[in-house]
Amino acid sequence: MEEIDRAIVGALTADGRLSYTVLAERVGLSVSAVHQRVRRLEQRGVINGYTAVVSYEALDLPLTAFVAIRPFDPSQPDDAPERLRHLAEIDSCYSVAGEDFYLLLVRVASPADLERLLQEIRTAANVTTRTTVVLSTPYENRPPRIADTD
Amino acid sequence: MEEIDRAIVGALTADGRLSYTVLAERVGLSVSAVHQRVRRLEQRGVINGYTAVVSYEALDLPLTAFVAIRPFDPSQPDDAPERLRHLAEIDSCYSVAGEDFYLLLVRVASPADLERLLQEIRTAANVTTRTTVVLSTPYENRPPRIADTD
DNA sequence: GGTGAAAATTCATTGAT
DNA sequence: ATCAATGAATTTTCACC
Repeated sequence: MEEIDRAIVGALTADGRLSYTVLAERVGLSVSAVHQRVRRLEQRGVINGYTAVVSYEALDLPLTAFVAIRPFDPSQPDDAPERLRHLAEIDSCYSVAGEDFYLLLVRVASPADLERLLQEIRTAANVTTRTTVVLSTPYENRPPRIADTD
Repeated sequence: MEEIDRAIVGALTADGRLSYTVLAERVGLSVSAVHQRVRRLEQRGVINGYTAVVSYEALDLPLTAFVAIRPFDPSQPDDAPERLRHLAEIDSCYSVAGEDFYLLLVRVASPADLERLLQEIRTAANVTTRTTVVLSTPYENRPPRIADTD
C-alpha cells in the first residue's frame, strides 16, 4: 500500500466520519480521487467498515474479563467459537497457542452476570474456564501504526 | 438510556457512517431530532468517536499476541502502561486481577518483530513477559448488546 | 489514477409547537 | 423534545485527461 492510501487509512481510523472534503485536503488530492481510493480500500478489504466507539460503562457493561477456555473432553470436535457465538456478552474470541484453546474477552454488567455467563459458556461449549477480571483499561483498541507495505 | 437512544447506538456501532436521514427513518424520528440525540450521546460520552475497521492482515500486521507482564521488581512504582504507551504495536493494555499485573494485546508483522517488541517491553517497563500467540480470530470487537438501562 | 463540475443528497441551524 | 424548513456542505456520478 502506498503513501496516500496509508494516510487515508490513518485518518479514517482516527476519525471514521471524516468528510471526503477534509480527507482530500489532508492528503492533497481532489475529492473524487479520495472518494475513489476509499471505495477501493473498502473493496480490497483494507477497510472493513465503520463503527461508533462506545463507552461500556455508559452502556451498563462496566465489568470486563478474559475467559480462557479448554474443552472438557479434548477428543470431541472443537467448535467452541460457533457454539458461543450467540452469547452477546462475548466481545472477542481468539484461538490461541499455549495451554488454553481459546481466549474470550467478555463484557458484563455485574459479577452476578459474569457468573451466569461462565455457566452458559461451560454448558454451551462443554469447556472448563479460567477467568481473569479486568480492573481497569489504561488503553484499548488503539489505531495501528500504518506501515510501509510497498 | 431509553429505547430510541439504544436503537441509535446500536445502529451506529453496526455502521458508524450511517447518515442522519437513514438513522431517522430507522428509529422513526425526524432528522433533526435524531441529530440532536446523537449530539447528546456524544456529549454524555456514550459515543466516544468513530473509527474505520481495518484489516490487520492488509496492514501487514498478521501476527497478534497476548503478552502478560509482571514487574521484575514488585517494590518499584508501577507505571508500566505509561512506560509502554509509546509502543505503537500495543493495541490494548488491561490492568488485571490474578497472577499477572497487565495483559497487553499486540499486533506485529512477524515473529522477529514480536521478539523485538518483547525485548522493548521488558526493558521499557522492567517487567517479565509471558506471551500467548493468537492462531486465528473467529470474531473480534463485536458490537455490544444494548441493554435496557432505564 | 487523476481532475473538475453538475446533480442528488445530507448536514446543521433556526424558529415554531 | 420534537418537527419542518432552509441554506450550506457533502456525496456521488460522469465526462474527460
